[in-house]
Amino acid sequence: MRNTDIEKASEALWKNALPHLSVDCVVFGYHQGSFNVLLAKMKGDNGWILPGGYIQKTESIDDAAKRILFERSGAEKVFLEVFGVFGEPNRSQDYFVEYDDNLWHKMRFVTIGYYAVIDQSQVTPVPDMFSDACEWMPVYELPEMVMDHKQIIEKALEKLRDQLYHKPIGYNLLPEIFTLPQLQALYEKIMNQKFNRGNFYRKIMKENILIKQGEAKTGGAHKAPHLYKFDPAIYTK
Amino acid sequence: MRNTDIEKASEALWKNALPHLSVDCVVFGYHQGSFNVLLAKMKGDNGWILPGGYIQKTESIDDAAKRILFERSGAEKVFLEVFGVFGEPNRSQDYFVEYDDNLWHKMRFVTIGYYAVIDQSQVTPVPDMFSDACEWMPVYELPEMVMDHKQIIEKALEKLRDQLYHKPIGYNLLPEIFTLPQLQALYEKIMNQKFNRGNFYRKIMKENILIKQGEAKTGGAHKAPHLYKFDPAIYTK
DNA sequence: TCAAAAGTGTTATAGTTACACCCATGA
DNA sequence: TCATGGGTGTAACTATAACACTTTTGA
Repeated sequence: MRNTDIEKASEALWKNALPHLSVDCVVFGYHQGSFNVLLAKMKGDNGWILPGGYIQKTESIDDAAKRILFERSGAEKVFLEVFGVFGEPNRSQDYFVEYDDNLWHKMRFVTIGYYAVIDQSQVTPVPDMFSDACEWMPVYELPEMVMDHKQIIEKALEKLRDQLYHKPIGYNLLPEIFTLPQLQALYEKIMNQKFNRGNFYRKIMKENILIKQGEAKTGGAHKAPHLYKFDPAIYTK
Repeated sequence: MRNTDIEKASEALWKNALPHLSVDCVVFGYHQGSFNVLLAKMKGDNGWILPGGYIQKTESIDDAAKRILFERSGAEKVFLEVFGVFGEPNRSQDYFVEYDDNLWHKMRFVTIGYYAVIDQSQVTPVPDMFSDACEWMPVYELPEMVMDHKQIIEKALEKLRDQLYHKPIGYNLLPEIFTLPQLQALYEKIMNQKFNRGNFYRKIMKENILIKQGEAKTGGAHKAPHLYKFDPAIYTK
């Protein structure tokens, strides 16, 4: 990255954003049985970082999180919720050491953690000007993370698990139409444990959030599983 | 309040504190069967406000919350935990309208909510330079609150209830030595519902967090209740 | 003797877990 | 015919709620 890039960005940020505050998004994704989190890689650094950004002076924090998520993934209307604040004074002190002291990025930041869930097949991660990569990485095999971003992900995962049966998590992580075995596999990945099939069936059915869509006509070697989608009424709750 | 007071404070804050960030404490207290929250009354305003403050540039947010709580109540070593962030851009726009635009207090603030629990008899609330009162008010009969502080209290109460059986809440709200009926009364106040005595007894005993201290020698008209204190081991968990 | 407190017993109900069984179906 | 999926039965266990009974004790 050329210094002028980041210095130009710095000027704009001083003008338009709230200093000392950042938003980091822990974006969970699911694709072909793999449970992932969206990470970026900073130019000139070995560690991975959460996709994040800053809050415009006139923008609500929720809107900032939405915007940041959209900029990095193109995803809109996804489940997005705040789960924590991380504000140790030294949490980012190792960063941007080689830059001038009045560089925006060098100041102390308190970051607000949002977590989101996304059907990976619907989005294309895009690196921003400071990253040379933006990729899905497996939640249970995280690469080296910078600063306190690993702890932030762990806190987000805790919250995700807390909310799994109370918020429409599956709706955003799966394609619109899915099968019960797919749904169970997703829940097992998130909770990192196996469930009994019969009990899972009853538990989900009792919640009354699925609508049957007929049977799959896959060329599989066995019985085609039923197809379901989520009842649109769950969004309103 | 003389304008010069607040303007002088403003200057110091610009020098030493993180702009745009504040900490508000929802301090729950309990005394003689009454479940309360600590509130301050701003000079020249009718509404009540949560005790709050700002984060020093070199201070962690947790430390700022501790300091603010100590300044307003003298209380130390109490249970204190973050429970939310409140950052709507217009949440404080009605305040300090009559002041100059570069007054510290007039900028947009994102506030970090901490909740604390305190044995009221151990502390003396003290108004700060901007308040002409700092008092315990009953949680279920709150006075008129400014800005979004009523919602902040409600969120804190939710969190308190969530944590009641998982964190040493009672330890901080009751005197060191207490009786089981006192403990039950406290839990009933917090949850705003009655519990069956026998079931409550078994539930608490199963948790194994109380140590018996012998019997009370009160001059009461009936059997003296047993005395308990919390097992010091609960702090380490 | 009465009211408060402590401790225990019991029953009904609800939810969870772990199995097991049977049926359907598509190559 | 066999592997996968759908649907249900059931027994063991746990947790909770509601109520009742007994005993202790201090004035």
